[in-house]
Amino acid sequence: MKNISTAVIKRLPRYYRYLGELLEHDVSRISSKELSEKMGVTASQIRQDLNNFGGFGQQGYGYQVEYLYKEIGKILGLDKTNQFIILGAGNFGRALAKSTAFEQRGFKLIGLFDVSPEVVGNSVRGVQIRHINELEQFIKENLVDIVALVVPVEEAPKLAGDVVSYGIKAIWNFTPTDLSLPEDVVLENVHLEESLMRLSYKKKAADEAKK
Amino acid sequence: MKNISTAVIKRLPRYYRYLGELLEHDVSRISSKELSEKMGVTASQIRQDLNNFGGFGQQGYGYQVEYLYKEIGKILGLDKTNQFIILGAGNFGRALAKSTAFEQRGFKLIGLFDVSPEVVGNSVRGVQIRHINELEQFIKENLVDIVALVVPVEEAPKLAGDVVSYGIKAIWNFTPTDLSLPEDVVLENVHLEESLMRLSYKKKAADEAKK
DNA sequence: GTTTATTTGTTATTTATTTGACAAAAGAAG
DNA sequence: CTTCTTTTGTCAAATAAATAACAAATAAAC
Repeated sequence: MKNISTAVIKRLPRYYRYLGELLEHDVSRISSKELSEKMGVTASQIRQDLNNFGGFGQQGYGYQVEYLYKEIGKILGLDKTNQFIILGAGNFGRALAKSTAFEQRGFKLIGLFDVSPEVVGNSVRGVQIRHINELEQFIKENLVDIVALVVPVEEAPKLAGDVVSYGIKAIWNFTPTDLSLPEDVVLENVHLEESLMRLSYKKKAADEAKK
Repeated sequence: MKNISTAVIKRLPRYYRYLGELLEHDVSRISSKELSEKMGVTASQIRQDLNNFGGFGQQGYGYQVEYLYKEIGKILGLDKTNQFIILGAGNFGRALAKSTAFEQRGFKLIGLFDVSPEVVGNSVRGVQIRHINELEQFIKENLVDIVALVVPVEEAPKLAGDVVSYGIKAIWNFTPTDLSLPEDVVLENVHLEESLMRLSYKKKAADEAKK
């Protein structure tokens, strides 16, 4: 497959979201022009992005919303259930576990791990919190597609290395560090501190522009 | 001020993080070359990024870590306390509230709002959860720099509009929607579903490349 | 059934970003 | 004190990304 630029990949989930919303409003067809106006991007960009993956539209007609939605879902790997586990049942880990938003997209939480005796043994939405020393066996006995890493940052590099050695190929990293992983392991970072700093920067820049 | 590209802004917090770590390890000077190797970017990019904001280094010597750290902090607006409130004391809202990571960067939580009688009245780290109908008064009586929006997505557009009408100029949006705001209001989105979908995409692409 | 209006897929152009190159400045070595 | 090395700041070149343009295909209008 042709190499897809990260710029395109970043936009795909957004297209998916907008198409989902259109579907909910029973819109069955849409042109790149209409969609571009809703999304605040150029029609050209939409067409070019989609054409990285194939021609989903029809000249003179536009795109069938349901078809395109499903196709982008396939591209994103949402046509199958992705099973994931969460390492770290602290505040954030439990909040992630309690969220149903991911389940709706086909991401199924099948395990939750921690070291604290205060939380081990409890359950979140029917998923038991296990002690982290059961992690290796669990991964070997269950199909775990994705590991969400929501532990204290000091623990992150070692744990990431561990799960990779158990065969994990995808890590969703919530810890404020850059993990170095083998190149066949994919990584997606959620760096909230950095996000908040960017907001702070934008606010400062806007305040200064006003003067 | 010269217009800074978003590409540069995205990288600034990461420089800040690395410089902070160097400081903790008592490294007092560093060259762009050394830093580039640690961070996995080019030295040229580091120098060019920094020079958007001024010449912080010295030829033949490099950069003083502490000085550069503080200067980037100023650029990011971290040299003053940013007061923020959280709208939505659900699982995620409370997890955010309980985190001390933001406080360490000078972001101070001063309020927490919800509608549910089950949580209103409780406190998180000494911050009382107030009913959302007290929001307007609170914002008018307190200096609120940033609003974190962690409510159900249906409530988000109206609430965002409300806080903007109360004078808020910066929104940290955790809801899976694109808020449309006046152009003097800055916005930073944390779209976890999209992040997870990108991870799913990368995993699928990696799986397919292997075959 | 023919004409006109739409709208895609794709190529060309423009703009933005990243990388490379190098003179000038400073430090280190002798 | 002079020479050699390091390293910045900045300009030039290369690469990547976004936008515009347009032929070909289809739908809609008449």
